[in-house]
Amino acid sequence: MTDPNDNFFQRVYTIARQIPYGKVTSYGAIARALGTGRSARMVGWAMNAAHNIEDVPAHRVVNRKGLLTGKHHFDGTNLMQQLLENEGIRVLDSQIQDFEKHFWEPEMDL
DNA sequence: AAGGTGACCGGCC
DNA sequence: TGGCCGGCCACCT
Repeated sequence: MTDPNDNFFQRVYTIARQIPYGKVTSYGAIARALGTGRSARMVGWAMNAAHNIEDVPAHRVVNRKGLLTGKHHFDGTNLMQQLLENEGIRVLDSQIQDFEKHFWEPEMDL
């Protein structure tokens, strides 16, 4: 039965929810934490479904370049950027400044 | 059941 | 960092 809570999505959400305030991570990092490292695309796809879930701060998840690639899927175009700046993260034109400094690696705490 | 898609990543120039 | 190409895996029609 096609449960809306598929383990794969839940897995991604669990990691995303663990992202601390003022921190960001990349899809690949989450994918690796899941053990699927090579399918980072699935992480992004899972985030697409995360749109329905408020517990998932998708705005803290960006690509490995620190570019807000997914901001297009947000309500507004600059909403994602605003959220990050609101957390103290410097964002310039959808590009996170000092990305490495704000980068947070998801730990498989499960 | 098969094909196409995608909020990516890594390698190479 | 920037552009191009291939790989990768789950979801949708």
